Amino acid sequence: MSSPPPAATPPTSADVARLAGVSRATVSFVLNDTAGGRVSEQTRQRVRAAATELGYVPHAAARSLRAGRTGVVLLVGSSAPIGPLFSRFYRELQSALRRHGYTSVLYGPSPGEGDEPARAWAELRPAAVLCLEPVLTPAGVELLHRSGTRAVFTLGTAPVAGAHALMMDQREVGATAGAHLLAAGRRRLGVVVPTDPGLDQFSGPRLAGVRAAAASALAGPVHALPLDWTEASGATAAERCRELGLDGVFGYNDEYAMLLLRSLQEAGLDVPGRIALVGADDLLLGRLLRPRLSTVHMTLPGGEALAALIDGVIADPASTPATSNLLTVRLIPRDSG
Amino acid sequence: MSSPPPAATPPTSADVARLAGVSRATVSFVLNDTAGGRVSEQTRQRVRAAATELGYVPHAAARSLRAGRTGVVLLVGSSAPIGPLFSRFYRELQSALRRHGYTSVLYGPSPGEGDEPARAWAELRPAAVLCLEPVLTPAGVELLHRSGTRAVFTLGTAPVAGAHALMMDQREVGATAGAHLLAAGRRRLGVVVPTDPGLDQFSGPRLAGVRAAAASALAGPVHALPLDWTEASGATAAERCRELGLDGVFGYNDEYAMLLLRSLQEAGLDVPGRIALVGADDLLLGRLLRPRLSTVHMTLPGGEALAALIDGVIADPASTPATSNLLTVRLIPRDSG
DNA sequence: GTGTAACGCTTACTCGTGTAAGCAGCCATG
DNA sequence: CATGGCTGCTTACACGAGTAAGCGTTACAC
Repeated sequence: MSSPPPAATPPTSADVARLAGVSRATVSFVLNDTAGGRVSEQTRQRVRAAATELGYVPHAAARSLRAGRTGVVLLVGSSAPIGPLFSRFYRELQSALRRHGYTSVLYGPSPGEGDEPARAWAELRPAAVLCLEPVLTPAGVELLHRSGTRAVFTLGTAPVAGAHALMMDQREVGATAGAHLLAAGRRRLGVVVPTDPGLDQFSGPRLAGVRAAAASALAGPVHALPLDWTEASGATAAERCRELGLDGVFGYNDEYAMLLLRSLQEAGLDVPGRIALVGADDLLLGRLLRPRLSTVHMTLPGGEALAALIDGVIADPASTPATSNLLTVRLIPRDSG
Repeated sequence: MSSPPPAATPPTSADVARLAGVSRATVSFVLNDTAGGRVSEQTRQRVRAAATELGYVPHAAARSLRAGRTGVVLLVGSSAPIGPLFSRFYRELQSALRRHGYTSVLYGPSPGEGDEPARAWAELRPAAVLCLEPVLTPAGVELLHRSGTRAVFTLGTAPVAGAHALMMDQREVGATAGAHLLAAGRRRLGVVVPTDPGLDQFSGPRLAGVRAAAASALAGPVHALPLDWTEASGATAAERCRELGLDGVFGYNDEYAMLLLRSLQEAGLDVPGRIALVGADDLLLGRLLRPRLSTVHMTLPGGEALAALIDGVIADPASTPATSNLLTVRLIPRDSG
């Protein structure tokens, strides 16, 4: 193009200083509005002009090396095919962190064992780590803290020693659905358990929640209904419902419930006449079904609130790790059970 | 705990050197297996022991400052409520980049105007930028290149001068659906246009694609059917279909199509008898409807392939920007039209 | 015995930035 | 006229790591 040879090396503040005829320190003072150095208006303008002329952009790594802090918040996980509720929350969180001056860095599922993932994360010297998968060990938390991470959070899974726990208690989801089915007089319960490995951390606790509800109502055993995300698997599950004589099923979520609903209908099992079915997530899609799908509605706090919490802990890391519950659930009865 | 005072400052390679009784250079040679320096086995072990004892973790910022490269791939965008197809692709891409040794950094929608977003991105000195939203200007690309970014890609949107374009031609999606409806003899066509602002970049081209197909088939005007993600809006859209006398509708995607399908049925408009309906995404959910939803199936390359491409351009930035098409589409006829 | 090569490690500089401390020049005050 | 303070800028060091070049010791060959 019209530009000089593609600028083998990007311009530095030294280049700006040279062009403006001042020292590098002055450049830094001007571009950061530092109160310490008093610079005449005339010089400021020369520096700014030089900076824009060269297309100067500060080097974040150098800056944070000098500063000793990074403003990076590391988000670990998100490998699961999560629902719209959670992915919206996740996006909101990222935006909110940006507004607080942090940069979100994503790490997919980490390969190593034990401390190894934590070690990789620590290389970035993040201000905070927010771990969405159950891969964090107490030793890992310790390692992060020793390498300067000011806040470590786990999200959704069991608490880990030394880390703040943001619980999204999935047992509660199952318990709510189970209680509803039991209150409607259903006694032979089943629970859909997706085989997708990324969903283990949700499906296990949801099943446990239903079982807890059944136990306290002195109902019989609660059957797990494994389900792939295929029509064939749905048919199998429906057949299993018939064999077991189930009269109430928690469908894991609205989508899986929808798959099972269709399969039950194909198998001639009336919903809710013969089997009551409850989903979760309160998707619009569930309202479009016939019968309309009863569901467990979940509410998460706004991403902004969580970002503020993280910011607070970063500012004052001395605070002792707390466990807080993010998820509030309530059942929305419709026509399916 | 048992650890010393919470380590005001994380251990550096100098601390390791001190503990092992060697110079800092030796530590670096040992921990990086650098061929340049030959170190006795005995010393290597002392260094390694010291490093693990202190819980030493290298400082990524310092390292990349020295190296002049960062291994960061910046992903810009993802603010839209994207479908499962794309979000799976996105996760795969992140994993694949990790396997290639890169770190994904997410930037949400950027606030500024003109060059401003690009300037913020450039601070990280990313090896590559992959921009998923139409916010990149040619000047922004230039700025990124001048600040050392070796590869700039746009994904899904229109090409930008100087950047590699990975097209996901949404017009093609609309054109395929439109051609199918026209081939089935439908002549008064409508297209669902979600009002969600994040979906503009998809819905516009899809509508245009249907219009192009209609034009080349000499059919009449194609009507846009704005649709919120609510049942009320669905009812309105169905009413509009009746008023306009439409006989074929492209539902934007399977989910919106599903909403419209229900609304049409409630309004007594038979599908496909009176109105043919086509979705997109080939979700399992569409197969569960009655009538089964015809749909536009889309295929994206594996995330691994794209990661390899990005890696290649980073290795050889001299290659001239190319435009390549990621998306292949085909229509899957089922029962809805 | 001396030259030379290999070994094993250290010294010293570099990356780009922030900032404390210092240093001229000017004005005012005693 | 000397002292002191203010203004406006510079000098110098630090952050944590990588690495080319250097340097002392030992070993071997001639």
